[in-house]
Amino acid sequence: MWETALTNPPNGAARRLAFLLKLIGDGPPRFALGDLAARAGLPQSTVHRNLQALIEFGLVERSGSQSYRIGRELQRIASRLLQRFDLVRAAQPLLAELVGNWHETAVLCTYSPIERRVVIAESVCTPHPLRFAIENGMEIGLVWGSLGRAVLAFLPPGEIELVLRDPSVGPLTGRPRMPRDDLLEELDAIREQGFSRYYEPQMEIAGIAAPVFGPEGEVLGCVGVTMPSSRYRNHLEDDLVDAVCAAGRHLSGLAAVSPA
Amino acid sequence: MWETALTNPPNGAARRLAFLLKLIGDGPPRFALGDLAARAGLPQSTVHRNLQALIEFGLVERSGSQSYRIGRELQRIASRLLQRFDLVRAAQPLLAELVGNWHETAVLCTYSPIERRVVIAESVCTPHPLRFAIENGMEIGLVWGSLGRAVLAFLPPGEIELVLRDPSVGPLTGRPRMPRDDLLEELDAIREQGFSRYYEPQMEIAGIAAPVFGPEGEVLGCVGVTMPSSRYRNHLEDDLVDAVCAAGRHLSGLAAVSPA
DNA sequence: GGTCAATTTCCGCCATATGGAATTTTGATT
DNA sequence: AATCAAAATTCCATATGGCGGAAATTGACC
Repeated sequence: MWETALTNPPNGAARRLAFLLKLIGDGPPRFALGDLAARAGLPQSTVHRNLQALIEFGLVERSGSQSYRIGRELQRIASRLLQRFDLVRAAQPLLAELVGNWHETAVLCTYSPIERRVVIAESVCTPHPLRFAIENGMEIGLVWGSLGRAVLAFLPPGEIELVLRDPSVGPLTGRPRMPRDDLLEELDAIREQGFSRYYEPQMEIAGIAAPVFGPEGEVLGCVGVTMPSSRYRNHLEDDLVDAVCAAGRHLSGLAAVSPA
Repeated sequence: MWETALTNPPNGAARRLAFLLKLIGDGPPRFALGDLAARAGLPQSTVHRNLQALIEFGLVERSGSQSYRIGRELQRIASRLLQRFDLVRAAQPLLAELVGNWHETAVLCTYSPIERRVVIAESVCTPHPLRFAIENGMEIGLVWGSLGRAVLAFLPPGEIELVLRDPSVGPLTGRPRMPRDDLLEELDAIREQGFSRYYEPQMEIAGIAAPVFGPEGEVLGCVGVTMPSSRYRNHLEDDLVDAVCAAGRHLSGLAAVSPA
């Protein structure tokens, strides 16, 4: 699962350190030099040298003779950062409330601006037996569905452009890609209304999602509710929209205040 | 508060990046280039160049024209790390329970192996009006008190040695430093018993603390209960010791399992 | 004790980090 | 608008320190 190096490693000591640190943070809690070198696509001696630097600052520690682990300093910094504001923790009661009121799966997604990916950070499942298999860490396409578009619409124009040009964001469902102009119009509507809705009876999935903003207006992710489209029409659409939007605004508000 | 550069900045791009990243993580959520350069004790052009590397990987982002902020990638990694195991969060119910049962202030401390410092990560105050002013982030001396010694005793021998040699860990209270051999003996006893007790009637503070270990036996910090020594004798000592030790073992157990 | 795989050290080459100075951008003030 | 001071950014000559292949070492597993 954590084997191949997808991207070419950067050059320069500083860039490589940042690159390795992210690889380590996204990887398993313990790892061997060889594994990391393979994942990074770098020679072992290079990775070894950089690990020495990370160890010197406590960001990585040795764990036994042939493995490394995430260091206590990194844990400390992570803890400090999330003490200011932890989106996932803040969202949990809101997701629970959405499920409690509407009995449909509620999801929090976070956006990674570097990878330009949206992933599921937390979810609370509907009690209905018919539901989608949702798992934390699952990637959500930026151009399909309510969750992806709730994020995409509020990215800076340049970033939207890059996403649309990216050939890798293709039609996952085998469907032809929506014409570019139609999508741009759709995104305008989402910006205007402040939320995204995805409901086409012939598609099996429907949902409503609202963006979550950070203190400077940057998109942190989105909250939303998803369901099989067969159940969508059972709900009072306006009330559901209001509930989701309120959750999004609430989280944005918390994010704006917390970082002091 | 965040102004002076205490330590000399390291040389080499990799080391400097790690150094800066820690400075950023420990600093305010937004900062200016000049501030960071001053805190780092490095020329602005150097810091600027390194910030470019961090920005490229999303660990830092621009926030307006004259300030930077912590990046969403760093937040993401922090969130990922703490999702595996968040010591502070795991400790909260235990601290509450200790206070509920004993009505004395319960504290969680974390240990930073690089700075060789113990700081208060979380605390729940006693309902008694007579109590110590305790604040998150406060530093605890390693050689004085139950909390510091509960950590110190379980560090690797070499690390203990370094702490004892460190002239900066002096007698904070103005008291003469305990003779080295007496302290080593005390630490032996703490290791033997699995907890530390600090109660000398002539001192004003008393407490009991137990270490918290990570998955490989490294010391993460300690949990403890502190009180004015005047109240210490009101308690059933053995039961209090058992409660604190149970909390320490419980947290160590959680830490051992979670990181899979 | 032997074997193999993984880590760590070594070293000559040269890419790139370095920081002072120059230039540009910003935003405060009138 | 125009002006100015302060902050950020770019530039550049220098040489430090990063680079990775290969050799030496260590540790794991039989």
